[in-house]
Amino acid sequence: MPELPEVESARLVVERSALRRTIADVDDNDTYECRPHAPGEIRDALVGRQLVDAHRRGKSMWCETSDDGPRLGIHLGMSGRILVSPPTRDDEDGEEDEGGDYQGSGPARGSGTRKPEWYRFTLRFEDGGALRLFDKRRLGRVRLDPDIEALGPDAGEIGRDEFRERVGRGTAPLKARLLDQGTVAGIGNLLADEVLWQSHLSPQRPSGELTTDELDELRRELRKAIRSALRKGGVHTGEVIAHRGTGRHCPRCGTEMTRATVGGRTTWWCPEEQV
DNA sequence: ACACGTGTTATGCG
DNA sequence: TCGCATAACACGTG
Repeated sequence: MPELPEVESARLVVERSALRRTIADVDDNDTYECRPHAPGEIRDALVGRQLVDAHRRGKSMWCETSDDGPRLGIHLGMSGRILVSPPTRDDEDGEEDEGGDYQGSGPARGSGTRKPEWYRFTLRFEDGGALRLFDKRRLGRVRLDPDIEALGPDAGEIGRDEFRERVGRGTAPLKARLLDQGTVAGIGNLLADEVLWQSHLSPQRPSGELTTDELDELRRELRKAIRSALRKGGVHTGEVIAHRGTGRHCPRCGTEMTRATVGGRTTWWCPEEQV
C-alpha cells in the first residue's frame, strides 16, 4: 500500500544513497515488472551510467541518468520497496538502507521473510552495492522514460484554485475522484478514507456538488494527512485507519462505521458525521 | 481452500 | 469522444 508518503520516503533513500554510483549491471529479467521492455533493454540503456537525481509525482518516482541517458521510472505498486546497499568495503556485506516501510499497522505485522524471487529488479553498482526493487505482489513497475504528464498535480503540492477546479467537478463519487491519479496524483485507498473522515465528507458525495469551502477544507486535510503520514511513517498511521473494520466505531462520535465499495475499493466511513 | 485486498490498465457502456 | 464503471492483473495473507 505505498501511497504518496511511502513513495516519498523511498525517493529520499534513493536521493541520499544511490546517486552518482556507476551502474555495472542490471537485472531486468522480470518481464512483468519491467513491461513493456524486453529483458536486457533496460540493462543496455543504463550500464555505465549513473543516477543523478530522484524525482516524484504522486506515487510515481523516476531518476535522471548521466550523459543524457533515459529516465528510469519506478512504481512501487502495491507491495514494492526500494532497498539500497552501500559500497562493499573489504568484502563486507553491508546492511540495506530501506525506504518506505508500510508493512501493516501492528507491531508484529509481517514475517519479514525475503524470498530471493521477490527481488524483481536490481541495479548493481561498480562499487559492489546495489539498488533493488523488492516486491512480493509483483504489481510494481520499472520502465524507461515513464509518462509522468498523464498524472495530475502532486496531491501534496496542488494549489487551492487548481484543486477546486480539478476535484470539484463531475458526477462520480468524491472518493473515486480522489483516487483518480489523472485528477490528483498520490492518493490511495487508505489516504482517501482518512482525508474524507477528517473532512467530515461522505465518500459517496458527487464531487461536482461540493462547495468551495468544502473543497478548500478537503485540500487542507489532505496536506495535513500527507505531512502526518510522512512524519509517522506511513498512511496506516492515520487516525481513522485502525477503525476500518466490521464492528468498529468512529473514534470521534462512536457511531458504527459503514462499509461499501466506492470507486471500486473497499471504503469505510462514519455515516453520522460524513455527509 | 478460498475470498480478499490493492494501483494501474484495459475494456465496456451510455 | 468523454466520463464513468467494472474487470483483469499477481499473489501473499488471513
